[in-house]
Amino acid sequence: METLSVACEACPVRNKAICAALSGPELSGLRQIRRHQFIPAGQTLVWEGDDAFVVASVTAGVLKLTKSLGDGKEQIVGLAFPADFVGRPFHDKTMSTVTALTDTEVCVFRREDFDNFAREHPELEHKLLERTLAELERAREWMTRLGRKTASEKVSSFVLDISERLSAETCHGSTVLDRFELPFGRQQVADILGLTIETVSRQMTSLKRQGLIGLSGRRTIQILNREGLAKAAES
Amino acid sequence: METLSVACEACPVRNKAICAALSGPELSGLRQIRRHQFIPAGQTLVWEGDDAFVVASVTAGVLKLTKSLGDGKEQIVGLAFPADFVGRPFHDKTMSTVTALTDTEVCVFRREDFDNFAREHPELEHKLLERTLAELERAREWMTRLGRKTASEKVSSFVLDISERLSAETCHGSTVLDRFELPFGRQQVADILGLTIETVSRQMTSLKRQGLIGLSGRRTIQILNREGLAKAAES
DNA sequence: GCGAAACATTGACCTCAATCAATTTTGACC
DNA sequence: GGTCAAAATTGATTGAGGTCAATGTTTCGC
Repeated sequence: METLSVACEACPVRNKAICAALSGPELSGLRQIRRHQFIPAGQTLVWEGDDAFVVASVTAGVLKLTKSLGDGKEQIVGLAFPADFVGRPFHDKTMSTVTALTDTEVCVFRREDFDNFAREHPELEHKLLERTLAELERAREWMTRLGRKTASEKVSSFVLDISERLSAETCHGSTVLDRFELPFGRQQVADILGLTIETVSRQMTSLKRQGLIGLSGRRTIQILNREGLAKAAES
Repeated sequence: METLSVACEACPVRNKAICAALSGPELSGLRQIRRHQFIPAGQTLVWEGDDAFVVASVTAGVLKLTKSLGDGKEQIVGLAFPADFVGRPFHDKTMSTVTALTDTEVCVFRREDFDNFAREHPELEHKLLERTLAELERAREWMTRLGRKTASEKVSSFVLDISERLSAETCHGSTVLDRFELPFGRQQVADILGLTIETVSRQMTSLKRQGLIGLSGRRTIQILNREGLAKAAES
């Protein structure tokens, strides 16, 4: 629970996160209720079902949002990259667990403080609304993937999707990276796609054999034929 | 495209929809840009991929939000009941098709008009934000169902879920109905759960044989053992 | 570098749900 | 009530992906 003291002005997501809605005096109001915090990989920020004490804005790293079923199985229901917002304001229960996949830095707020502040700053709420609408859209896209795609289609579309999100993150402008490192292992890919680790592995190998992707090490993927991969992701 | 002229004051969802945030003069401002519209069952309000010209608040009936895959298959990614909001404000593309399942009445706004009005009425945006956050939560719940549940678990949890939403709709307060009529046929249940129509049918029959539910006619379901059904929905 | 543990891949087999193919039921209309 | 088309059910079979088990690879601590 190390608290860092980074100035908002120097924040890597200053212009993308919801706080971009604020300037000058308003920003320092927000700063007074936030706590900049480092979360090491693997550590959990909030637990499913707990009272929702905090919300947060991600400034570095990647987190996963999960829901667990009765048995041991879990489903990843969302990923949070830098500038994304996690937690549910204006509501007292957290319905998913938030865990750092990589070493992560977040701007944490007591939920109550955040709620009060947000109610007084419509511009902030507006940013949050836009972000939430976008996230809802993404969740629905994800639903079609889970509901109607084959294992091979799931893995193909996942590789494309994650390449885009990682590229956006690393701020290479609109350039989409063709070679990147996954911020998670096979089991987590499986939990994202609603598959088993073995099936993910088999499909990855299959895409590699088809010459669509290259694999090196555990977590590095190279897209060799983006168009072909897009085709594999749809039909 | 029949335009009805119902006063907001008499609106059945006056106190639940986003317009509950407004009163008096503000409400009449909103009324000037809305169009109350009847949509017969089966008709589509907006098409996936189209420019998003309209957003709407549902006042009666049920709509589905769908996404279609490359082949004929479609996935239902959301349902909209009275007081729910459909469409994506502040964004110029609609990413899912909205279709009436039953005869429906909606309060339609030109998206641009709505956007402008909302920006000037933080209370309205706040209501919309809360609603969107709730919908996101629901979508994520739905994702776990799609990703990690067996056919039998899917159907059981679906029956429970829909009984709750229909009960809320019919305004029996907190009473959850044990006998209700589905607003859709088997194919649509299949599209919600990411299954085939045959599998849905078999699972329904199975739940009936286990004495958990009763079926009469095509669309009427009676929950005979809610607790047992909840158990079937989880393990 | 070496060894161990965690992670990933591969193979053999099995199961659940999809597919293909008839019936049967339902409800709308005459 | 009888007729018909649409919808739902039921049955037989297939196949994609899960499960179980063994092997291979990477990474990390020493």
